[in-house]
Amino acid sequence: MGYERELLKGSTDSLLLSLIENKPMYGYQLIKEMEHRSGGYFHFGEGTLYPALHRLEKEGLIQGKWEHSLGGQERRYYYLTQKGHQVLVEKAAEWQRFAAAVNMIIEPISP
Amino acid sequence: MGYERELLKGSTDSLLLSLIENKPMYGYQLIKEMEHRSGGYFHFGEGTLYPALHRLEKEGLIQGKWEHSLGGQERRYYYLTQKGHQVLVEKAAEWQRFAAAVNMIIEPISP
DNA sequence: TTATTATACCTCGTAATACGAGGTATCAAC
DNA sequence: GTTGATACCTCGTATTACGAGGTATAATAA
Repeated sequence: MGYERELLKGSTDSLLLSLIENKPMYGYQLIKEMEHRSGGYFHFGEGTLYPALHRLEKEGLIQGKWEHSLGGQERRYYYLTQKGHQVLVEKAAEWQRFAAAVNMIIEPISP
Repeated sequence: MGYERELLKGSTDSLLLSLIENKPMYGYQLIKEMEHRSGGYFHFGEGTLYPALHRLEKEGLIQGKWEHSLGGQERRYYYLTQKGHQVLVEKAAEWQRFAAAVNMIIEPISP
């Protein structure tokens, strides 16, 4: 498949920020949650996810904290920052404009 | 801005194929038409458009023909091929699935 | 006449990024 | 004690949008 590989570009950040805003999560959890919330459509590879999280943290949109799980491995939980919230609002609005513009062209209302 | 630069990746082909299916067009015309049909949202740079057209032609989705305009410069008109039509149908469907999946995450119906 | 603007095509280099492949470590189940 | 799930990470490759640069024609303005 890989059908949506290029489509995904530009939406990854919005998707991750949205999930994290809803609830602070760690990487592995984000992959599962992304899959679940999209009805199985999205499956983020780890090679996509982790670099993306590091990028978002570097930009100050999320903040990671190592936390212990009961008798388990350490997990890095990510929290949305205030800046991250602002950027998400902008990105979500931009997504809506973009999607509307695409729909104007690929499925015009009046032929 | 350049806000939708990365968003555009993966949609360019669908957008171009859609316009060409509607009516065979030449490059410069596609830029203007894209802008018009999207309510001014999209503005394809020539560095984006021409390589994309060459790519689509190489893949056999469109076919270009040099045609004379009255007392003007030669224009390369692009026509959608049968294969191009098939691919467009698939890509348009994929776009709908993708957009639906994104919306499930960035604007969930039941919070 | 000359300069500018619009049309019309093209190429090259850069930047961004999704992803596969590879690597490490823990813990439960079989 | 080996497999599978969890949980993290990095590197190289491929793709592609775009700016900047280049060429040429025709109409309009100075």
